[in-house]
Amino acid sequence: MSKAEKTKQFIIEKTAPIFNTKGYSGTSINDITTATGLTKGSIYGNFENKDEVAIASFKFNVKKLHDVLSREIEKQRTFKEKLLVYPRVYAKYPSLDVTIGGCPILNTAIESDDTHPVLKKYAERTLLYWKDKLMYLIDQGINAGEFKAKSINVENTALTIIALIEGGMMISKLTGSDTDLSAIMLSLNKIIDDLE
Amino acid sequence: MSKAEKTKQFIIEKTAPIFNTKGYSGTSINDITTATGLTKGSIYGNFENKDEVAIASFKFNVKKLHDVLSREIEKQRTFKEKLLVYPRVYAKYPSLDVTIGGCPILNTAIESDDTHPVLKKYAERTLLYWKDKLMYLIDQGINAGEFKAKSINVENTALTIIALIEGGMMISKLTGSDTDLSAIMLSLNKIIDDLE
DNA sequence: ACAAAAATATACCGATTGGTATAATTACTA
DNA sequence: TAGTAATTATACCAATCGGTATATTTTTGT
Repeated sequence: MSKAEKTKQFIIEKTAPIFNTKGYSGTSINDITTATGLTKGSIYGNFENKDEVAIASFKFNVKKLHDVLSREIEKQRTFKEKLLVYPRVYAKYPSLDVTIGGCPILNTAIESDDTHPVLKKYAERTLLYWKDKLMYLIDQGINAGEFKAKSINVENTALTIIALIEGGMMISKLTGSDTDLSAIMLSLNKIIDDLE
Repeated sequence: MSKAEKTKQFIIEKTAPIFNTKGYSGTSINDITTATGLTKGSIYGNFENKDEVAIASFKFNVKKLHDVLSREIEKQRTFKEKLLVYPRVYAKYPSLDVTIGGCPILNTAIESDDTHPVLKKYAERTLLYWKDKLMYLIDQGINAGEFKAKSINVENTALTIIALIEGGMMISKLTGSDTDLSAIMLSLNKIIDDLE
């Protein structure tokens, strides 16, 4: 890894939490320089513009979250246990300090959907990837005979799981109550249980 | 209504959709003047500062949404029917043009939770008001003998309903698919059905 | 209709925005 | 180790930010 690539990575690590808390238009280049201790010249020497830093930061935050989840999912043997990783991990999200500032998909989606088509596209792609992964787990669970509930709508279930998690994240961040999120994750548990 | 109060209302009407789409830090005073056709002097003659316009806009958006919902809820006779208003109304939210830019609570919550404590407080208050209303409807439904499911956790159910709606709003705005939202509202229907 | 008061427009303020040209420095390779 | 290339720092740019003082216009009550 060359020096430039190292500082590039350093900039992303320091900047990613800022974009995730203050948002795209709320984060200034000055925020980036003070967080890294570098100067504008160094930032613009490694990135084309603010957009590129924001995109790299978004990817960094998503990867961090993805790593935690997929590592935990791999540990589980049954597909039901794999699905149950989501409510378990997200219930303790606030104390997990994976991505400071909440869910990057949610944050980026809300800010960019009417204003920043490029960031929106990245958020949308990540969401679709997540949905596909959930549908895969449900499908595999059905194939394995774990889920027997008649007339399971796989896509519908995947979307519902995501909606519950993201809605729960919003509520708990707004009220400052971790128990709100745990309560909602209890409902998610029930939905997964009902697949049997 | 005095002239000043009229223009004040006019400013809010024209500005509320902008704040709901571009967000607080994404909306400039210049956006407000061009949307209203007025000048800075007129804006600052009617409002103390940008914050006041944002707060008034938020209240306006919430009231508009609240009016649509409560008018529909009043029409229903049973408490189950009253609860079912939520999935029905939100399923066609995109074509409803109540609040352009999506749910004001969601938008304001996500942007302000780490950056703007005043706006955050307004969003939080609105959310708690909504939760209380849902809990009231569920409690009344239990008292009326409509909901008999054993061990209904009222607060938990109310939070789950909100999470599903808000998460669904985020997803459908991001993917641009109205059917995603309808699908999730189907799950909400089921949750309300299961209260029986 | 007129005078006082209120509302709106104009012109400006310093600070900050994203971005760039260039100089100084550091890292890499021969 | 010397020289070149890549990286970082400095100094600046025009544009825009939220906000204000003041002049002008328009309401409003008599």
